[in-house]
Amino acid sequence: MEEKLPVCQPDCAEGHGHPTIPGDGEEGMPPEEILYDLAELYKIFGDSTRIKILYALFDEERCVCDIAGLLHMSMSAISHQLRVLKQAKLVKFRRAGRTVYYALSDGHVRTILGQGMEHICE
Amino acid sequence: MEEKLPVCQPDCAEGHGHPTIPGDGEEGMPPEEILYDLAELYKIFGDSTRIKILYALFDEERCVCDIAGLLHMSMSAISHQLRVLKQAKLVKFRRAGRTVYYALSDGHVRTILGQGMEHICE
DNA sequence: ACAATAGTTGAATAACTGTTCACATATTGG
DNA sequence: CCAATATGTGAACAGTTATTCAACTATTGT
Repeated sequence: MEEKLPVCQPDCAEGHGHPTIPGDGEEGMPPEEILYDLAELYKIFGDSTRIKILYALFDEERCVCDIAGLLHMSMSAISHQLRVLKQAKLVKFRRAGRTVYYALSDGHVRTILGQGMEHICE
Repeated sequence: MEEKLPVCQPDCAEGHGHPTIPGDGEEGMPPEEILYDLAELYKIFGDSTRIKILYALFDEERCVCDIAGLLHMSMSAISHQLRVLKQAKLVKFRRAGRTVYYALSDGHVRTILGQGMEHICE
C-alpha cells in the first residue's frame, strides 16, 4: 500500500472524463526553492505580533522599549520577534547609546502590508 | 549624541532616560482586529504547499487530482489545504461530475503573490 | 444496483513556533 | 570599577499546524 499517486496526470487518457495536461504540467511554475522562500517570507508576516511591530515602525523608527510599551508586551518577546524581522531583512536598526532604534528596511515592506490590507478591506 | 527622532512611550516613563511624547503613541495604528486579520491572511500564504497550490492555479483551473500529481502529494493533503484556501476566499471551485475544479478567486491573489515574489528576487 | 473514481473529513501524530523566564551582554554615568 | 539601563539570547513550555490514515460522501459508467 505504497503511495498510489493520482492517475489523472498526463497518462490519464484511458477513459477518464476530464482533459489531460500536456507534459509534466510544471511549465510556468517557479522553481521549488523560490516557492519555498516565498512561503518563508509570508510566514514572517503571518504573526500578529510581528504585524503590529511592522505597523509600529510604519512612519517612524522606535526603540525596543517603546515598541514593547506600545504593544503591551515584554521587551524580551519583542526582541525575539525583532530578530526574526531582522533576519528576514524586513527591518533595519541603528544603535544610539544603550538604545537600539528599529525601522522598516525599505518601502517594499510598506507595499506588501498595503496590498494585504487592501484584500482585507473588501 | 541626542537625536530628537526617537520617542518614548508615556507609560515607559518609570525612570527611563530617554524623552517621551504626548499621547498613547497609537495614533495611526490600525485597530487591533484588523492587524489580527491581516496576520491571518499572511499565515495562509506562509506555507509552501499552499503557495505551490496557488501557483498551480495561477493561469488555469485544476482538479484536486491534478494538483496532487503536480505537487507529488496525496489528494488528502491537498484537499485539506484547499479547504483552508477556500475558507480564506483565496480560491473558488466548481463541480463537473466527479471532478472539482479549483481556481484563484480573483486577481488580487495574483497581485499579492507577485508583490512577495518581487521582494524575494532582489 | 454495483463497482470504480474523485474528493472530503475527523482523529492522531509529529513538527514547528511564540512567549516566558532567567541570565547574559553592552553602554553610560558616577 | 560599579550600578543602572536597554537589549539580546537559550531553554522550556504551551499552543498551533501540516500530513497521514482510515473512513466517508458523491458521482458516473456498466
